Parts: sequence; structure tokens; C-alpha cells
Amino acid sequence: MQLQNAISQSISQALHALFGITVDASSIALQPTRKEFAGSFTFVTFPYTKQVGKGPEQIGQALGEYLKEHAKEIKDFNVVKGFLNLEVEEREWLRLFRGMMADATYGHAEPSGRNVMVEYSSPNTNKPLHLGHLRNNFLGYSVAEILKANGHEVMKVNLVNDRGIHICKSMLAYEKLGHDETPETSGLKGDHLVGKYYVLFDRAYKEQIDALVEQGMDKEEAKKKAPWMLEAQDMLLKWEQGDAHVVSLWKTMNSWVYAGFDETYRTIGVDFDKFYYESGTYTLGKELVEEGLLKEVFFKKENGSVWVDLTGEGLDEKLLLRGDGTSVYITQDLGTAQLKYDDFPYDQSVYVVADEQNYHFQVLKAALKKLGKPYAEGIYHLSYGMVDLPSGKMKSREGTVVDADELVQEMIDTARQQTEELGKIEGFTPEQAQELYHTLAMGALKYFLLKVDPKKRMLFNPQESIDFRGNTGPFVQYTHARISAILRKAGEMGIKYEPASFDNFENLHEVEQEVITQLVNFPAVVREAGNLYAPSVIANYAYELAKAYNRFYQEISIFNETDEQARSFRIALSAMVARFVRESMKLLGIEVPERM
RNA sequence: GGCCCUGUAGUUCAAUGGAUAGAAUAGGAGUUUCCUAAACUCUAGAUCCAGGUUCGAUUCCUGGCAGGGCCA
Repeated sequence: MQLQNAISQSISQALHALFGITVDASSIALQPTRKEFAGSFTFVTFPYTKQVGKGPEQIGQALGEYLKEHAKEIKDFNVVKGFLNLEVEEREWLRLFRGMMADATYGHAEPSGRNVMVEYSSPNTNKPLHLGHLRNNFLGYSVAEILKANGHEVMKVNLVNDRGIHICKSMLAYEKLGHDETPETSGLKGDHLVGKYYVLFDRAYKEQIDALVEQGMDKEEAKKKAPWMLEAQDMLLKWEQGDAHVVSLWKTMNSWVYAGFDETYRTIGVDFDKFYYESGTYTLGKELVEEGLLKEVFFKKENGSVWVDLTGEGLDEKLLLRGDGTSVYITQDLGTAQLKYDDFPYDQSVYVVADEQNYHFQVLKAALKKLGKPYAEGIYHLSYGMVDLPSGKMKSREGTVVDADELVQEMIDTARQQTEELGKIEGFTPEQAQELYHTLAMGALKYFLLKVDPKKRMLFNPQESIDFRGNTGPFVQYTHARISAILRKAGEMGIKYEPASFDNFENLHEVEQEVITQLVNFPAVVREAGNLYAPSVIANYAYELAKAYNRFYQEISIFNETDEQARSFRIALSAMVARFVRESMKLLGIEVPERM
């Protein structure tokens, strides 16, 4: 990065010296040179033709000559149309390379002094996690890691949706049909056990609706009048009144679910600094509504309901509190935003929530702004699209969901099968092999879900989507394993590769320079990923780096090299690639194996 | 009906307004006495449509079309 800044500076000077125009160096953008042309960085001259009063080629030529003469970093140049391609001196690449070797925190920003809260996962407690939750969890965890690397203080929180009609449905079905079965007696993971009763409720509920419709009732009416629905609603009421029996059942069933979630979270490698529970937050927000009325930014309608007028913001009028004084979703979200801010005064609050809530978050942010809350501006909805299956949309009630636990297990089985077919587990203990399968499975899955722009819907094909070849997690992991083998061998042979061991080395191969170019990009990539909340930027980088290295690995021999300086340099280069691959993958929540 | 998001090779994904639109996979042709072939090399194949802004548009604007979502 310092290299690009230096070159931009030189171009700025050249523009002034040659043409007498003043262009700030920070506004001079360089782009990577396309690989069919010689050079590393390209400066586009088209935008300056009017100011300078010369043609794009002329400007390029003049700039190139000036830079070759005056800028010590520039070795040579060529001009193609309005594109000035600049070649960088080899010793400059090596200087940069030595610089990153000496800097253990290369790519990590200094502490920013900013607090960022990242809320993600936020499951319902009536059923187990599915594929869509995995996208959420991986995104949230990765974004948190990326923000940390950008120097922010990060708090990861999980707002568990542990109350409401949905959990009452599971509870009711359990009371009717459960026969006191427990995770222990059934052998089912707690969240799956509770999920089973959610499905059973739905099945019975549908039958009851059908029966009522057959008796001549209107379908909408039947949905409201079905006996189990009435009972579930009654149960919710009792829960709110603190009924001992209902609360006790609720606690028991939730504890099963939490045990199940804990296990899944551990398996997929995500964690949280703090949990919030909706049962503790659902009454919040009413004070803020009152505050809004006092400040006259909210208003009351005749029936007593409270609204906010957001038509000035391009939104609608939005209900904040019902006429009978009961909350709607947005009410508690207002209160929870305040609670979170009181707990951890944040500059940014990231909500990792599916894109069906886009409108909801616009309203939340706008309403908090109306209230004049200092934290409103920092609210950011990290919206992501659904994960579709080849058969279409996942629907939990129709049983077309991909269960998270099952999917992870299938991935592990696939990893085992592939590894065994390739005969790659010689010398592994059974425990090591198991660990490797898990690492590969999670690497494939996380990489697959994170390499895509979050806001796009994505397609998941269980048969085809998870590959271990090409642009995949295991490809990147494989690169790390290869390098690990090289470093082990270097260790066995007692070969040193600290900077002093290649002091006089200077003849860089093209592929070696390519690799260094990728390495140099690392800090800018981390920053960009942080600014955009985009793990995909990191994933693409890790892939490009691994690919550049594999090309190098294929073309250039390390241990057959007779020049000791060159050999040491190549080992050092490999070690640096391994380091950035490891760090990039860590930002995605993916581990890398020493061998595979 | 109003608002929001998305449309790129057969398929799954890339591309701060820049060059001949990149990858992967599937297809075709190769690379193994040499550090791990889960790799590498070559080949063929795409911007939903119509306008506009610009030296230059996959990208920005307008209007369609298609898919998805939200609000009544």
C-alpha cells in the first residue's frame, strides 16, 4: 500500500511538473495491470485530457518517461491507448516483502477506538437450526472477526427469540403427545426434540382446520378457531401471567433447546460475548414511545394507537404501539436498541438479519433518528438473501429444510470419503483424521456460503454445491497444507529463511512477483472487507493468493534450487503465503490443516 | 396497487465508470523418474430488453420484462 501511495505521489508531482496541473495524490487511483500487459500498476490518463489539453497517449508517454527518470520505484513503463502501465523495480518488491516479514501485525489496523456490536444468529427456540441459519451464523461471525482486524472493539451478541406463540405450539403438542419424553429418554438432541413437537403441532393444527372447513367454516375463520390454536394462545397468555406450570414447562423445554444449540454452535465454531433473551426484552420500548410522544415526533390516533410518520423519509406511517397498549415487533426493537447501547455504547450496531426484514430496519433506524438517539446513525442492517434449494424455497412446515446438524454430518462424511479415495490419511491417528474431516467439511461449507455477496439469494445443491476442487475452501486449505510440508522439510534440512538468508537475492521470477503482489494487497483487502462488511472480499482474496502460489509452486522448484539465497527466499515466500492464507481463512472462521 | 432487492458462459459465482467482461464447474486437449495431481497448462462458451449520461457503462439515470421480498 505504501508503494501505491508513493507512486500516486510521484504521478501527482509529474502532473504538476509536466503540465502545471494540481491533482491531489489521494485522488490518483491506480489499478492492477491486466495480465496481458507488462507492469503491475496502471494509471488511466483519459480523465486528464481536457485539463492538460493533450491526447491520452501523449500524457501517458510523458508521465512514463518522467516517472522512469525521477521515481525510484519505477523500472519501466508502456502506454496502451490511455493506459499507462508501470513496472516496479524488483528490489522494491523485495523491500516490501522484507517489511511484512518484520511486521507481525501486517494487515491488522491499529485500534480505532470504535465500538461495534454485531448481532447474529438470533434463533427461535421452537426448532433446530437450518441451512439459512448457517449463512447467518457464518456471516455474523466472520464480519465480527473482520471488524476486529480493522481495529474495532467488537461485541458479538445473540438475541434469542425464546417466547411467543411459536414456542407455545411446541409446548402444547408436547403436553398432549409427549409422554414426558426427554432428550435422554428419546436419544434426540434437545432442539430436535422440541422441533419434533412443533411439527406435530402443525400437523394436528392442519387436520383441525380441514375438519372445520368440512363443517362449512371459512378457511380464515377456521385458522383462528382451530382448538389447538386457541389452546396455544391461552398458553401464551398464561405464560405472560406467570402461570407456574406453563413457565416451568417453558423453562424445561428451552433448556433442552439451548443445550442443542450450544452443541451446534460449538461444532460450527461460532460464539457470542453476550446473550439477550426476548423473554426479558419484549416489554421494552414503551418508554421510548412515550418519549417520542413528548417530543412530538410520534403521534397518537383516535383509537389510542401510536404512530410515526416516515413519509418524509420515503417510508410510510408505521404503527409503534397498539391502541390497547400492547407492543408490536418494532416496539421491542426500539427498546432493545437502547438496552444494547446502554450495555455497550456502540458507534456501529450491525444486525445480521434476512432481507425480508429490510423495511423493518429502515423503519427502526428512521424512528430512532426521529427520537434524536445518538446511536441511530450507527445502525446497519447486514441483510442477506435466502438460501434456495434446487426444489425451490425452504419451508420448515413442509419439511423441505436442510437441517444444519444433518448437513454438517453429511459434509464430514463426504470429506472422509474423498480423503480416503485419495489415500491421504497415511500416518494419521484416528483422532487426527476425524479432526481433518471436520476442518475440511467446515471449510467447504463456510467458504461456499461466504464467497457470495450476502444480499444475493443463493442456490444450494446438496449434490453439486459442495466440491473440494476449484474455487472452494479445501482448495485454499490444500495450499496451506502444501506449504506446511515445505516448511517441515526446510526444518528437517536445517535451512534458514529469515531475511538475512537472502540478502543478495534479486532475480525475481514473474510468478514470484505475482505472489508478492498478492501479499502486498492483504491490508487493503482487510480494510475493504471491513468497510463493506463483506466476507466475500476476503474469500476472493484467499482464493487469488492460493492460486498465485500454486502457479509458483508448479513452475519453480524450491529444494532443487542450487542457489541457496534463491532457495531461502522461496521458502520465506511460501511461509508468508501460509501466514496470510491462515489469517484470511481465520477471518472467515475457517481453520487450515498442516496436512491433508 | 406502492416500495425494496436481484437479473452476467449450460450451471454456480466475480468485476472502486476503464483495456479483449474474470473464475470455478461441466465439455475438449495435455502435464507425474522432480517439494502433496484436492494441483498446473491450453481450448470453447455470457452482460434480460430499449433509450439516456460519458472519451469510455455489467456498473450511473429513465422506461419495460423476469424472479424474489416487504407493506396493505
